[in-house]
Amino acid sequence: MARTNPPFMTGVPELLVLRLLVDSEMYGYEIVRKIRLATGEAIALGEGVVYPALHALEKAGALQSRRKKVDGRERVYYSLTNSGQQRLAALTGEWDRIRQGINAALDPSHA
Amino acid sequence: MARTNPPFMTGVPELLVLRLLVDSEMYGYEIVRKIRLATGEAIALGEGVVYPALHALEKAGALQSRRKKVDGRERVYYSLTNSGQQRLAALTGEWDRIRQGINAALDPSHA
DNA sequence: CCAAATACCTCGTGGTTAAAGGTATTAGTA
DNA sequence: TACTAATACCTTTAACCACGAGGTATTTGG
Repeated sequence: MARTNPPFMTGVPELLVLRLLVDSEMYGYEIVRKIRLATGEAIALGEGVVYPALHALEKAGALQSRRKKVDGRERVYYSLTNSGQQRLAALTGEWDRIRQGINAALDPSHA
Repeated sequence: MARTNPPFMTGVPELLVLRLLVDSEMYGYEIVRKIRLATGEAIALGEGVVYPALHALEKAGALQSRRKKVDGRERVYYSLTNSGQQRLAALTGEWDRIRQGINAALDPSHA
C-alpha cells in the first residue's frame, strides 16, 4: 500500500545491505534483524524490502550467494563482490555529499 | 526521464523549501538558486522539482502565496504558515533520526 | 498439539523526483 | 536593431523504488 513514500529512504536499503555484508556473509532474514540493531532501531526494513534488494544487487553483480543448510534449515548466504565494494564506496560518498549539503542548509548560522 | 531514482533524495525538496522559507518569503526562481547556495552546491533542484513542490505544499496548507510585481515582473512569493512550521519541525526530526541511524550503521566501530 | 519464530518469496500500489519542454518578459550585447 | 541570455512561471511524462500484504514451509517451545 505504501501510504506515503517515507522521507529520506531512497537508496537506504541498498546502502545498509552493502555495508552489513562488509563484515561477514549473511542471509536475508538475518540482515533484516541486523539493520534494526545497527541503526539503533531508527530504521526497520521489512522482508518485502530486503529480499528484492538482495536479488537486485545480485543480479547487478554486487553480491554473490550460496545456499547452505544449517540445522536442517535452508539459508541463502550473500557476500560482497569486488563490484559490490566499489558500489558501496560510491554510495557512501554520495550519502556524505547529500548529508553535508542538507545539514549546511539546515544550519541556522547562515541566516 | 529520471534515469535512476537518485539516492537519498526522498523528502529532501520539501525539507529544503520549508527550511529556506523560515528566514524570509521567497519566490520560486529564487528558491531554486538559494538551494544550490545553501547546500554548498551539493544539491541542485530543477524548476520541475521546486514548482510542483511549492504548489503541493500550498495545497496542503503549509505555505501561503501572494503575487507581487517587481520591476514590472510578476513574482509569486511564498511564506510559511503555522502548519508549515510544524511540518518543518516534524521533517527535521525525521531527518535527524534517519541520519543518525544510517551513520550508526556505517560506523565501522561496531564491527 | 498448536502457536510463534525462522526463512524464503512475490505482487501491487502509489508517492516522488527529474528531465524536457513550453510561455512570456526584460536586460545585455554585438 | 536584432539576438541571446537571464528571469520567472508552469505542466506533462516516465521511471523508480520502498512498503505492506500476503503466501509457503520448517522448526522450536510451551
